[in-house]
Amino acid sequence: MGEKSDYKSTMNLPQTDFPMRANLSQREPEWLAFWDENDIYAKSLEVNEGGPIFILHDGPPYANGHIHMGTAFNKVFKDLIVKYKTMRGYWSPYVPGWDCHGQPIEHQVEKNLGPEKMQKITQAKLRELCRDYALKFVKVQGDEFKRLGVRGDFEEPYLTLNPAYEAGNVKIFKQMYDRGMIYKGSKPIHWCMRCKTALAEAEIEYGDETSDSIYVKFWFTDAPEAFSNPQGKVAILIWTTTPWTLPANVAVTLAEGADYVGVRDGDDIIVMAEELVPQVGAVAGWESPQLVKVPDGTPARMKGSELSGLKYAQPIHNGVEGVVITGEHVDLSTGSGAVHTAPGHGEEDWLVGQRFGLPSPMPVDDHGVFDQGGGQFAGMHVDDANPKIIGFLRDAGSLLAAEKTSHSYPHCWRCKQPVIFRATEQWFVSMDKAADGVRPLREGALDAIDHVDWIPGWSINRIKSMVTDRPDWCVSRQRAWGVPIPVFTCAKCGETLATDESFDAVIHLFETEGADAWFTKDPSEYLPAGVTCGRCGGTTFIPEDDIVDVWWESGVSHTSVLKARPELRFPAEMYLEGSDQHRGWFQSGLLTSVGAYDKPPFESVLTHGFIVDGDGRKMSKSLGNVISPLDIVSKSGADIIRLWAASADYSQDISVSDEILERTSEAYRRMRNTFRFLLSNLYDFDPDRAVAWADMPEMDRYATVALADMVARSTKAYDDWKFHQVYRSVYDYCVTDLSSFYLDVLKDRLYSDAPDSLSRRSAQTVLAEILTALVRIVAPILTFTSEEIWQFMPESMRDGAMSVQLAGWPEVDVPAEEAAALREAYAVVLEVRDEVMRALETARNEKTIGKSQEAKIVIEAPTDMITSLRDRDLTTLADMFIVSAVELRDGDTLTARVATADGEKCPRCWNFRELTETGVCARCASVLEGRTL
RNA sequence: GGGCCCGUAGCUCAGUUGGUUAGAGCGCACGGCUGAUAACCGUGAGGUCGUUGGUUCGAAUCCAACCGGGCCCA
Repeated sequence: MGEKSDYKSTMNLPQTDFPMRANLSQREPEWLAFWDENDIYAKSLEVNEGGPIFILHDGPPYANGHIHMGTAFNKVFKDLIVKYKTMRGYWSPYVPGWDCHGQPIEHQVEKNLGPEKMQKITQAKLRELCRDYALKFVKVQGDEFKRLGVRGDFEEPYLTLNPAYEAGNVKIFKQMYDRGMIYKGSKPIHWCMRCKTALAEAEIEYGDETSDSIYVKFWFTDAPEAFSNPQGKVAILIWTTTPWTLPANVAVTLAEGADYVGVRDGDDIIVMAEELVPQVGAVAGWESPQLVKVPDGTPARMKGSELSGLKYAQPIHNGVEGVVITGEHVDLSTGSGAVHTAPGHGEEDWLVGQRFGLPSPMPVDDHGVFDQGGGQFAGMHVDDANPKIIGFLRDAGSLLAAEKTSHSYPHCWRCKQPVIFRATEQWFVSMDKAADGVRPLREGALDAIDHVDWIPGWSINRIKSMVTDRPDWCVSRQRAWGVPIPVFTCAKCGETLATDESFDAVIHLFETEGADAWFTKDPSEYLPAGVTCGRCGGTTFIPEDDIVDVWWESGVSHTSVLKARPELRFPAEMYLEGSDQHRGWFQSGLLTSVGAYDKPPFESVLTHGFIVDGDGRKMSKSLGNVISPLDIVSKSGADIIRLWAASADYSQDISVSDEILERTSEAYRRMRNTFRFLLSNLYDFDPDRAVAWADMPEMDRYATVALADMVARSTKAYDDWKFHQVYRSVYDYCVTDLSSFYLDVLKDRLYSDAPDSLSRRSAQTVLAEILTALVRIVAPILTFTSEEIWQFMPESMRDGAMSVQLAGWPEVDVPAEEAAALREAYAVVLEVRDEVMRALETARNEKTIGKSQEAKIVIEAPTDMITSLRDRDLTTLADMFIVSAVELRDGDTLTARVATADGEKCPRCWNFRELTETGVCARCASVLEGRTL
């Protein structure tokens, strides 16, 4: 305990209780409680009352299961933007929402119940269970989002199952119905004949099934010229594994560009794709297929497009004709290259049928039994009809070949039986038809797209091509858990009842009692008295069984939320979701908004990529590469997730891996330590004693310029939605500008100069400015840590803000001309400094010196450099290089030479100086003297 | 199979209208300090810019094909 420790006590060493180790997972909940107790969300609005408005409208996640990296990233991202906008002075409310209806919840509830209870349950009871299930996960996810630091109205989120929300669906339906955009049509869906129910894609299990595989000749009624055959008949050959769909056949689809040839079969000619002749020949038992030839001996060929429009005799129904068409879905690897097309029994068939305006006969009832449309097979179950139809074709001479084939086929998840595709009545939103004087939806939507800011820019291509190409929107679903299609059918004549007064009655019903009432009340209880059927005058009405597509439901949030809540408004400034939502919510919001109001619901749409693992692969249980945000929170803390989210370029896929998170944590610690250093050197700083710009040493002015530059860079990056550049800018600033240069150099002044000296106060003035600016810049990202820093800051530096979230945005003003000169001069100084560092390193390796203060540097440099250096005095240069002395000489190239320092090591400040008789250097002597006075 | 997008050091990112030996920070290796200390400072080694062709005096940058990956369709 000699002199050494005595001197130590005379120095201004850093002091702070701000912990070096963050211990985020334990401490973050304390800040959550702090924000909660002080209602910071409400205050974040109050503080900007009357200011500009920025509404980021939350897209509702599905209320099922826990959050994952994708939802965590999305919510953190939104929170970051809302908090930034708030700090910039915007009124920026955030109302989180949840998508509560739909098949996955219903499916899960049904599985939990089991088949027996499911049999007995009423629809009303089932809906109640679904509601409980959804609400449970709203709570779970809400807590998880809050734990990530997300700020918003979690007390009153919007839920698609709220009565007022449900009524919004009807408002839009009414509007679009009135404008002639909604119609009733039919479309094939998966149907289980045993359960007598429609099935969603997620309720289908694929498994191998053995089916009949038959090649059938469809006889042309007007033969193609290249294959004209006076001796016999001409047929187009089709292949199918579902003979029972032949009664519903209306067309044969060919590949437009493929070559079709005629094969002689006895007196007849069979037309098929040229490249499939060998395969078909093998099945049909042709030893060497004889092709129809042209005079020069080559096979006669016709393109699919040339055969298009020809007619053939429908194979089952006498006297009916089918037509040849072309489509992209024709597969030339199996079959005959000619696809039997029954729009009532297949999705692709239906789509191509729509395009060619074909009818969609569907002669099969709920039980899978043919009705009159099945012709001679009427009354027969489709399974029984299969062999009969094959026999019929054989007898008619139309069957070329029949065998059995095993292939992957869809099955019902409940009864495990094979399902069929079957067209049923559905409700559609028309993309291209509307009432007189109303702009068709596709046209209006495409126009609206051009008036929205899509970020990143390429995403406009994506949404545009999707809206351009999409078919009509089928909005009905055959499920229980959702909002009903709000129309009625006349019990007497089957006419649809959908009038303004019926819609208004439903809107009122939903608003007051919720959509559940649809299933428990009789229409006579809520429809206005005197409503009659427009066609037959009937007075009894049956409510529609189907519910609306959940995409419709979430889509109408612009009405049920933006228009309905007083703190929000329509349109929103921004929608922000993953790139899958071009097909989902962005589009359903756009279509329902343009359909009802001729306006998009958003001014800008920001899209981010998907979360993938370190190798760029999607996360999946089977790959075993899933990382849970909840694990990161409990291991490292939410601020690590937030920093990771900010550091990635979201315009492409975003990787997470242990290594990436480890790097992120290191960066976090680095920034945290920078803040700790700033705080610890301001323990005795009084802002009233701050030093004015003109009185500051030059280096402090330069440091202020560097701060101003960082603030400008970061602010621009925020405004450009480039958060990874904010991260970069802040991080590089902490490491390069501060830690390795300014702060390192400042230590001598801060620790050794007199506490209240101008030089020390000047340094502290800059440190305080850095601290108060930097903490605000990182606040939207490191929401917990910035709050912790804020609370450790002396009251006098907090500008009266109880939370950093309410502290506004930093402004650092520097005189432009002087700043430019300083940037230029310090570019040279720093370049020389690099050279000095290399020289010091060499000396260190030679054991000439240890710490840099033991060295004296002789710098040789070309004229322009040396001039710039000479504008600073030598002790300032020595300070900046952290050496004891600097000498400058003119030379050709930049070199730095190291010599051992003159003088002795001052026992107080450890610099090498001439020591005074007090045993310390002159500076320290005067400081010590000052202290005793 | 189609539409949109991505592929620069182990990691995260820069690379302006094509123009000298492709940059930064982290990590790593080595060293210093011991008054930011489970910190801090310094030096250094890492890249056939996914591959292959092409355009050009010149390509990470423009074009084509291919490979790998993602989202959405089929």
